[in-house]
Amino acid sequence: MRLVIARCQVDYVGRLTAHLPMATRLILVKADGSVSVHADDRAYKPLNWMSPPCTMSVSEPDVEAAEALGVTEVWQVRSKDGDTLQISLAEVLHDTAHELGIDPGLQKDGVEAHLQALLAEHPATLGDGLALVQREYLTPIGPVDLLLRDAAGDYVAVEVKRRGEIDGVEQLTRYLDLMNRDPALSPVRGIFAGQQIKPQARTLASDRGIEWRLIDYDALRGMDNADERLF
Amino acid sequence: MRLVIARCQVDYVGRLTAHLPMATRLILVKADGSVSVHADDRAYKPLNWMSPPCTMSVSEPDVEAAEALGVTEVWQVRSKDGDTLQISLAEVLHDTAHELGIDPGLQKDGVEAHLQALLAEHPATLGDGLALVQREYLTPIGPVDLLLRDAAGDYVAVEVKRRGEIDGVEQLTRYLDLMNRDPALSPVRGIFAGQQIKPQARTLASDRGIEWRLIDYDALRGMDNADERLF
DNA sequence: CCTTAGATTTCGTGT
DNA sequence: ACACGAAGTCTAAGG
Repeated sequence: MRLVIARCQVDYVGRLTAHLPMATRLILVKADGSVSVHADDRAYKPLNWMSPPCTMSVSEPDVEAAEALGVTEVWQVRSKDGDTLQISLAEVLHDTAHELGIDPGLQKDGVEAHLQALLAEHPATLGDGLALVQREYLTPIGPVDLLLRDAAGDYVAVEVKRRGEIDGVEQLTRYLDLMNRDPALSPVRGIFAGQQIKPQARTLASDRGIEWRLIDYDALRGMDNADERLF
Repeated sequence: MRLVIARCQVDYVGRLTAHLPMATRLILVKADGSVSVHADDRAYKPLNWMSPPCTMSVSEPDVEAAEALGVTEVWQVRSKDGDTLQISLAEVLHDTAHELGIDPGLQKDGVEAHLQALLAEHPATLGDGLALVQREYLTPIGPVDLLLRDAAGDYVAVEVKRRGEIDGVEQLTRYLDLMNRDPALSPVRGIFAGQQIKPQARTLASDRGIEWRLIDYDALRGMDNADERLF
């Protein structure tokens, strides 16, 4: 990993064209070949970058750039599909490199998957008498998060989101349309479940006869812990 | 901007929980308060980070961490909604700080906006006899990118995407449903336009009687240049 | 302030 | 490889 602090000007031509006037910035060159140009804000997002795979070549500035802007060196970073990131360096204030080695990597504890698993274990949270038939029930247009059956024996398709938005309702609608065409399943009703559900999603769901349920993640986790203590 | 290269272990608790075992990484502390932890890959994406506003405090490690892992210093980064990023430093290989000042910022030349503008200027690209009525025609559920009228005087609603996917078709469908309820507009037909349109989006559009058109951005730009030369 | 739509989205995962 | 869904998405614009 190479860290360069320099006054520089940057020009990107690719999926868009962008220009950064001369200013002092951090240029980060990683072992994977990626190059990113950071200002002292915008959190972790660089002003400009090139994702790997890409190649970097260093060249002399043309006379004009050298005289007008004091450019001493030009980096050309080029990706496979022709995108280019050109960094014109005028004054290098810092330049170091470090061997980091490969990272053992990140261990994540997801939320949506966990939410789905918890609801699969406690389907009655979504309504009295509901019982699990299957998780990730496959339809031709994708998997339904949970397939349940109610006390009357009718099927219930459940879409689980951490944050329920309009797209999720559209998705569940498509599943329901399809499943209700299957005589072996019909009638199938829908439940849209989420930790949060946006107002528009609530309205659209209700308008389409789909129930929506707010899920209390912490309470569900609590039930889970209670179970663990019992056994 | 502070650059630290150190062996460290990281623990994040917030919208998810994540853990990074001890390894050598770059820690980037920006003037905006943000902290990000980078490995030597994953392009510009950090392994872990905290977005501003947040506060950092430095403390001594507990005896256990110091003895077992050689931790010499612990950074606690806390956001206002209770998320915490804890960085346990074991060996600091590099630590420098630089004043960068505020960045003049990025000048972008967008794509989708430009595409919409070009199509507004050359609506016949979408079909013979089509003429522009209005860009960003407002409906109660959002703006239709382009409202056109065909040779017969019927309205045509156009949704423009750089990459057309199923969501875009859903969006246009909602607009069309709504507009066709208005006797002053009905009948309104739809055109889904994009530089690329995914197969599923094509199928869904066709299934709903919505035409789809692939747009040649470069050719449109060429037409634009030709116009400029004429005047 | 909330909501929506776009992003050089990026990043997995499954087919 | 392509396609689709999720992201600690983030971010800017509009009501």
